Order: sequence, then C-alpha cells, then structure tokens
Amino acid sequence: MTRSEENYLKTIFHLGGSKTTTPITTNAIAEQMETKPSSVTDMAKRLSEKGLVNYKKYQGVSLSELGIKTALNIIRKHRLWEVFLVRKLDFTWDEVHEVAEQLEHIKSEKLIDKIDELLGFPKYDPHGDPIPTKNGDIDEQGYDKQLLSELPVGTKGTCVAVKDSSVPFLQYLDKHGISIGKTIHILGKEVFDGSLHLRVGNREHTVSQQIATNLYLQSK
Amino acid sequence: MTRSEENYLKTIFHLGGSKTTTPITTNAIAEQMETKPSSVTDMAKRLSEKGLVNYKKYQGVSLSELGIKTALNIIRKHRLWEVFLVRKLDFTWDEVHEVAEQLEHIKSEKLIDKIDELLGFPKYDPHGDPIPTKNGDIDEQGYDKQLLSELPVGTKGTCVAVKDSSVPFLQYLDKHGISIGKTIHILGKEVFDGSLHLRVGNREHTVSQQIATNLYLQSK
DNA sequence: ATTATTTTTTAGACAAATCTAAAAAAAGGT
DNA sequence: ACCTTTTTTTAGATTTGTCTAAAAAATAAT
Ligand SMILES: [Mn+2]
Ligand SMILES: [Mn+2]
Ligand SMILES: [Mn+2]
Ligand SMILES: [Mn+2]
Repeated sequence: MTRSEENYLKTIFHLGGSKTTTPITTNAIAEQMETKPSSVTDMAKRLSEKGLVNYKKYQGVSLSELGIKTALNIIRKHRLWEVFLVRKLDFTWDEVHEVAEQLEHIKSEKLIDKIDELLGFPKYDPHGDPIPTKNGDIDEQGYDKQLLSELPVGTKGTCVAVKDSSVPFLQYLDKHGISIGKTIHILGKEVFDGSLHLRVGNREHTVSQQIATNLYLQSK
Repeated sequence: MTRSEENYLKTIFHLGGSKTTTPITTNAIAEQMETKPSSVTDMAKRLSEKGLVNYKKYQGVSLSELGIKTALNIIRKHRLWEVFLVRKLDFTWDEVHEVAEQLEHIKSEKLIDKIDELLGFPKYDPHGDPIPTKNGDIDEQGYDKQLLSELPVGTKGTCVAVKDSSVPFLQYLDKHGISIGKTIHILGKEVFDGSLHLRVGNREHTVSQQIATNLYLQSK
C-alpha cells in the first residue's frame, strides 16, 4: 500500500465511492486531487488489480469492501492525529489538516491505538467529523446535525461541525468567534441573498449564505 | 528533499561523513542501507548536484555544511520521536526505532518544536544518544562515557547509553535487567574470551565481550 | 611491471507515478 | 440518424529510485 494509493482511496471514499449506487468518475477524482484524468485511469487499474476498487472502463470507480476498510482506517488515523495536535500540542483547528495529511500514512497499528488511548478514545475530530472505530465502524451522520442554511429563523442551536475545513473558512469563523460548541441563534434571514443575521455568544453578525451552507448546528 | 535523500544523508552522517578526514565509500553506504553500490553512486550524484554532499568519482562521499545541517535535523526528529514514544505512549526502547524511522520524515517545524516542548526539551534519547538542538548543535560525546569493555575490573558505573540499538540486543539487556540509569559493577574479567562478570542491581551475570563492546558506562 | 582482484562506475532495464497529446467512447443537440 | 462536444482512455515521455550485468579504475599480489 503506497502513499499515493492510500490518498486515492481516501478521496474516492470522500466522493461517495463506498455506496454502490453511482460510481465516481475519473474526472471527479482528478479534480478533487488536482491531478489529470489520465493519471486517475492508471491508478484505477492498479487499485482494481489489487482488489481495492471496482473499475470498468468508462464506468467510473467504486470501493470494494477491502477498499472501504482501508479508506476508513486512513481516515481514522487522520482524524485521531488532528485531535492529538489540537489537544496535546495546542495546534489550532486550521493548522491540523496539513500535518495530519502526512501523519495518516504512518504504518504502526500500535502507534495509533496508543494515540487513541492517550486521547481517551475521542468520537469526533476538531472539525466535528466522526472518527471511525478500529474495526471500521463510522457514525456517518454524527450528531443529528443540520446545515445552518436549512434551519428556520428563530432556531437556537449548538455548532457541532463544519462542512468545509479549509484554512480561510476556519479563520473566518475564528474571526467571528464561531467554534464548535458555541451556541448560535438565528435572528433573521435576508430573502434577497439568503444571508443570515446571527447571535453568537454576546455578539451579533451577518453571515453570507455561503457561510451558512458550511456550518452544522444541532438545534435544541 | 525526498525521503530517500534524507535516509542517505542520515546514513552518511552515521558513517562519519561529517568529518572531512576520510570520505565514506559508496560500498560502505550500500552495505549499511542494504542496497547496491550502483544505486549509491546514482544518489551521490543527485545529492552532489543539490549541494548536500561532496562527491568525486572513486573518491567517496562526505557531507557539505548544508548536508550536515540537514542530517542533524533528521536525527533530531528521529530521537525526539523516540523519546515521545517511550515517555508518552509507553513504547519499550526496542520498539521505537522502527516507528521513528517513519516519523522522522514528517515535514513540520512546528510539530517537532511542540513535541520537544511537550517532553521538556530532552537531551538524550531512550538509547542514550544525544539529541541535536534546533540550530544543529550536538553533544557528540554525550556524557564522558566509556565502553564497558574498556574499563578495568573493579570499576563501578552507571549505564548511560547503548552502541547497538538493535531489537535483539535491547531485548537481551531487558532479560538481564540492564537499562539506562542502572548501576553496573565489574566484578571480574575472563582473559580467555574477554567475558565479564558483573553485578547489576542485586543480580550477578556473566556477559560476553560482544555485549561489553556495546554498552557505555559513566564510571564514578 | 604485469597480472589478478576488488571496488566503483556506467549502461540499460524496470516499476511507480505523473504529464501531454491523440484516439476512442459516451453523451448531447439538431 | 447524424454531427458535435465532452468525457475517458491510450500512447508515449519523464522523474525518482532501484536493479543486473558489463566496463573501467584503483588496489593488491606475484
Ligand atoms: Mn483533515
Ligand atoms: Mn478533520
Ligand atoms: Mn533509532
Ligand atoms: Mn535512538
């Protein structure tokens, strides 16, 4: 299992390749990974050869049982390392992803099990994403969360996850005092552009629809 | 800087390639890395191209200033990770090397600085080897240590380092209750084969010369 | 000083992972 | 149905890192 193969499996999983419904197109994978479709075709063949994906020419790619198990194991490592970086080394949530992209490829079952133990077997990573268990179970839904943009005016809820984990988005949230665990109150909605008026703690802000479609709340 | 390049630099350093006295032969590097001399020649050219080593055909290889700095940085990471694994994750000293071989290639200055801080800026790794500082200083000698085999009968000292860090050797030491910090008393020496009679704690053992040439004591 | 041996380098091949350009297949439009 | 556009694959090239076999240089032995 090379690093590149692992990255492909992870990407295919994130694009929904674990469902047997619609296979993932080579183009979609190429775009996500910032590579060329021809490179994806090559890798699709190699992964198929190894029994990690189902691939038939012009039909796209889906993960095999083994492929899903492997992808979840990498995602588990990625998210556990993210928790470690935040909780034990005081990294901020916008700094962890880049380093975790490297750490997720370290091959040592004992290492990740010990990290898991050190952290007290966390269920969610710093972005609110669920951490798969050692035997590959994942709570896909996580909390019964809903996008901020889909909730009616007047709703009060707790921020439980972000959909977009990019550095600029996370820094935007920091700047506005929004983080996981914060209580958010939807005060109003602008019909013209879908922007929302919020109360976060004791501050009030207006946020664009783009922001609202990338924040998950657990309403109460 | 690729992983392979980093491994070559580290190996050259460990073979004494930071001294300008005698360059390291391609054969010596090949043997140490369990690869072929022709592969080493190829890499020597590439590293020379990048200004990391001095290399002239048939003359062997030595590290440049930049090469030394780079090698020490990798060794620093390797040894800090070893300390982390032992102190924070309860790894034994014979388990850490293999995992550290992977972790030493993680590229994040912040990560290793934070690990260093978490550990309280340790000076020695679990095998008694000195940890280079952030700016590339290393206490080559470490303690004023001497090989057990070079000390006279009657000497009493503290075990401060091992020369060989291989799994079988470390497990041998564990089995005989020998670890870093333990007091060792040289009770006698067999002239025939150089084996030593020792007291370690309250136990007495006879150890072969091969063992004695791989254990460092600080005599007192 | 030649010859023989050992060490080191070169030449050529291969696998992994990528790219560009061209060909083939699929999907869309009239 | 036929033509056009988009998607996907193939063909051929490139880089890194490795190997084997052969050539060249350096060392050692007679
Ligand atoms: Mn991440
Ligand atoms: Mn995450
Ligand atoms: Mn080590
Ligand atoms: Mn060590």
